[in-house]
Amino acid sequence: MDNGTKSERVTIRTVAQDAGVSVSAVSKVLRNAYGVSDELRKRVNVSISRLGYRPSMAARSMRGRTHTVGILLVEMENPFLPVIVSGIMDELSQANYKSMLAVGRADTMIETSLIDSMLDFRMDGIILVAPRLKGALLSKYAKQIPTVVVGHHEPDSTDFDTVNGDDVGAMRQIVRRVHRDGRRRIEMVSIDRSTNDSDVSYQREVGYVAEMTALGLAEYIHINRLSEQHKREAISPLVARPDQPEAYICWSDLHAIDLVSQGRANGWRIPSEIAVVGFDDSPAAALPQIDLASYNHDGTRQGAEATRLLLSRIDGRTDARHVLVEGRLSERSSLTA
Amino acid sequence: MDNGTKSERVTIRTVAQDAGVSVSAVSKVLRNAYGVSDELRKRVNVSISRLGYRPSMAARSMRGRTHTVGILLVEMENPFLPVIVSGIMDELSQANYKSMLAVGRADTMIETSLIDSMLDFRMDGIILVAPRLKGALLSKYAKQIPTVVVGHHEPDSTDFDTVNGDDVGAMRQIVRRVHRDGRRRIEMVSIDRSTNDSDVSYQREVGYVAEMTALGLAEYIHINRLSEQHKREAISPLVARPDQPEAYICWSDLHAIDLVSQGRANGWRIPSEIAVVGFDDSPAAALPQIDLASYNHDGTRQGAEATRLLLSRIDGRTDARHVLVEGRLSERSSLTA
DNA sequence: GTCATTTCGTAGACCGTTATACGTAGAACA
DNA sequence: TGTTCTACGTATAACGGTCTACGAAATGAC
Repeated sequence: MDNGTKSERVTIRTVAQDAGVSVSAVSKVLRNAYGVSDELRKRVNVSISRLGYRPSMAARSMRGRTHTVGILLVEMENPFLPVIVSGIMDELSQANYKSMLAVGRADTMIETSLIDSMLDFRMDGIILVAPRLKGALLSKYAKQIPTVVVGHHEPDSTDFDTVNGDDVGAMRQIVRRVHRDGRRRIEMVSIDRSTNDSDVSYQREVGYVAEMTALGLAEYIHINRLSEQHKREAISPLVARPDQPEAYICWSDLHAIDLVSQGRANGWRIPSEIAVVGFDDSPAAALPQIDLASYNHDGTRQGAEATRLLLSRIDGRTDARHVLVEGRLSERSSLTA
Repeated sequence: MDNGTKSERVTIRTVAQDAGVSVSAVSKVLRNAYGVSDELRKRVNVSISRLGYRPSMAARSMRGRTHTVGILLVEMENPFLPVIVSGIMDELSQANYKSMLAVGRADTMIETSLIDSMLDFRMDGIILVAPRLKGALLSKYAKQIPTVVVGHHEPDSTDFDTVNGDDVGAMRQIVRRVHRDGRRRIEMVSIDRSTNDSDVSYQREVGYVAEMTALGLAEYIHINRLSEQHKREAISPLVARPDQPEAYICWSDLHAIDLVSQGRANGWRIPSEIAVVGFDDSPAAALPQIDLASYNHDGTRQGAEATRLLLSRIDGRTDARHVLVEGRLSERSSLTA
């Protein structure tokens, strides 16, 4: 483009020249490698800051570390994601690492190409948040680059670590809590995704079924699987049906907020006749008119945990760890008066 | 880490060997440069796909293009951002470009370091969404890398392009619309940020003042500047005050949603006595209980426009363009019955 | 048949780092 | 005094591409 000026860029050579030392010496200082005197280190550092030198990642990544990790998000709309990301970034910056984000738009093709991209850019490791990709593919990638997966259950993987909320446990806890108020016809609202054991939504279904059974409410088990797209339209039939259950537990606030909102608008008596509980405790759940009880899965903590695992993996760990993070239910008036 | 196997990586050399041609030949095919016979191109492509070769961005970026642009977001919470990002990504993928995202967390230091990072990774260009950085600094960066700024008014810049909603015009339109219902005591809710002419919030204030004055309502001009943090707490005094105006126009749904929500909860008669209008038309604004009128600034379009500008800039354009994108007001019951 | 021109392909310098393998001076030891 | 360490610096080969020169072959003009 604008090659007007000659070689304007400050490289390691410029610094070396300026400090009157060899390129290798500068490199050693940069990596704080062994065999550098304080005197030399100081001289080099002075030159570095005088010239405003910054090492080129491109060049760096051809041999060593980039000190950058890639974060892949399924999509951007789910309010749970920013929380996780902020947990990751806090932890990363403490370790003097940087991050590069990519958004998969809930499409496996795009996810694949983005992970490839991250490999191409020589990230030191990757954190995949709720990926759509199947375990086998994840393993394939994990063999090429240190990998931690968040919000995707794969407890038997030996190639990568996972961090999750205790989805089964949380769901059982919610069912028990709802039942404690004497409700028996407790239904679940989940999504109609090609069944994938790894999805958090599926794990929540498992917890629901397990606890309903344990409570002797097996006959009331009913899972409404809604379309992911056209959220509002998918919910309408639920709102309109004449025979309402005593409670809806939703796999995510994404659906719960619209459900409780449309329900209230349609004159449901909440919570006396119908209770609604969501998952993720998103900001909108706390609005006075919504006031949706929701399970808070501590995304910040999940992000931090994932980052710690990744960094230790980058440092050479090879055994797989699978962490479940505790959460708690935020009670609100959609559940209890 | 796992350097168990020797040189497993498929490089341009592997491909060259496999196809029985020179490295330069392969490179030419990759860049579809001049001077390649169909025969050779075919041979090389066969080898490439047989070996599953992918060029290393790291190596590539030391000389040529990375075919990747960096996107810098102020933060992640504002629901307007995903819309812009999706506009950008659609347009990018059409041009066979990739993107890398970074999140600035509304902090100039972090923003600076992230842009530096993008330079280090040799992005072909960057799109900055609502950056906090001042124009001078932006210009400094724009001289080093093709830059387009979105959601940040800097109409006189000659170093980079800008894409914005017509904030002044939109605000004037809203004020006129609100006044059409006979309301005169129209107040604005903005944020208490160190005044920066480039902020969209400031531009909206300008529009508000201008139109109020034009309508002869100068005596009613009043701007409530709230803290960005502790949103809910910042709003309470507004909700509690005894002397309410006839309308609040908010710089963003970020505040408007909480305001209309708390207002309704406090028994405001909306819209008969108090009208509330927001900006950005975020998903929660459409919830039945919120039903907030909000100006839709067509983020998708802004993203697409920004991307088109960036690509043309990467291709060598040097003059600066400043685009304003049209939007429209989504009317809802917070404004009109 | 010779010379100029175009087309195709190759050699090899180069980009900015890292990391290995050395060289050297001074200290410690005998 | 000679020998062995140790500590500190340096020279230089990678890393995996791009891209400028340049040579050889094919084509066209006369």
